[in-house]
Amino acid sequence: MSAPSHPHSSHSADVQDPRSLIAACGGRVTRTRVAVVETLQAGRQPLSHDEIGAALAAAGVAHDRVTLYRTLDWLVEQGIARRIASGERAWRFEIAHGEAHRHAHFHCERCGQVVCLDDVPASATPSLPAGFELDRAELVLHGACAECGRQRVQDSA
Amino acid sequence: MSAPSHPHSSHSADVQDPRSLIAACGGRVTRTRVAVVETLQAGRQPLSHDEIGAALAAAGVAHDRVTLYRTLDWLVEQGIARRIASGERAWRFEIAHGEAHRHAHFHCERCGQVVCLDDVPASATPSLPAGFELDRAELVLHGACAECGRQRVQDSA
DNA sequence: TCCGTTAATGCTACAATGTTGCAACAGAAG
DNA sequence: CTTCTGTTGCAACATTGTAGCATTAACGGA
Repeated sequence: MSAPSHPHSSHSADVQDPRSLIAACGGRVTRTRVAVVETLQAGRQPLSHDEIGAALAAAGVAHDRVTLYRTLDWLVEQGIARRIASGERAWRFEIAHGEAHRHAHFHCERCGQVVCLDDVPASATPSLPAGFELDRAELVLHGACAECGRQRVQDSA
Repeated sequence: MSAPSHPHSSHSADVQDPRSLIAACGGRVTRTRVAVVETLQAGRQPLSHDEIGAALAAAGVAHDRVTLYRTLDWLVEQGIARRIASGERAWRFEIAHGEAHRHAHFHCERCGQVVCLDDVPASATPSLPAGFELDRAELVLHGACAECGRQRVQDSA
């Protein structure tokens, strides 16, 4: 598949060695974990379980469905990956680039794709009712992406 | 029996007759639909399928699981209800109070409850990449609600 | 009030996504 | 190389949501 070289994208700017990332968390460096981190780093958008599984298979990394679930859970727990509720039923995952780099996401309701909006902060720290403690905010915009929007215009023409 | 047709009032002020709401959409007024709308109107927070089903059962309204799914889909389609991705796997539903009344939601990660933040607008209409068309925005804050936050303090004490 | 039409319902079966328990394997340290 | 234990793989299950189709009942008209 594609090489992780996208100089304009903030995503690929700080690609760290998966092995170091994993070892730094005190976890064992296994085939699956390395491959999943590499896949997430290479993907410029949040990926679903299915997509990650397909990437592993394509890379020749044998794996079980459950292992993938557990691997992703672990990566999220360690703060290496981040889990996103895309608006569909399945979770999507992306590499975490530090707290400062939280951003909103756009979900295309035609093609189902989710893209990162690196420039849009996830929240404006709104005021909460007394006693509520904010952990994190998730902002998801829904609509049609550029590709699908174009198709729609053509459809109605 | 006729309710005002274009409400712009606040949350508690515009509880409309479920039968009128349903009939106004050209749908048949059935037990299930009426009971679901009443349940949503009575609940001050977005409710899950399960919770709505339990409410129907408690009210003595027999229903099938599939019927409930279809009823809710229909209500969302008609703009009577709104579907919310709570951050868990299941959808939640609330009565729609007009476009102007869109608001953010808070998801408590301890008790799983979702509460409406009526004062927090769903989005500040952020700038999208060229060609993207925004349909709607969903802002979900995650953390601990007042009740659970209190418990946590007691836990560690 | 009764009747016919057809939107809604209820059932069964199925699909998609995620979880649990446990035996077997393999990464890392000695 | 051996040991210890974190990970994996498998099978079975749980939850959430859909599809197809025969039956029921809402509602307008006779």
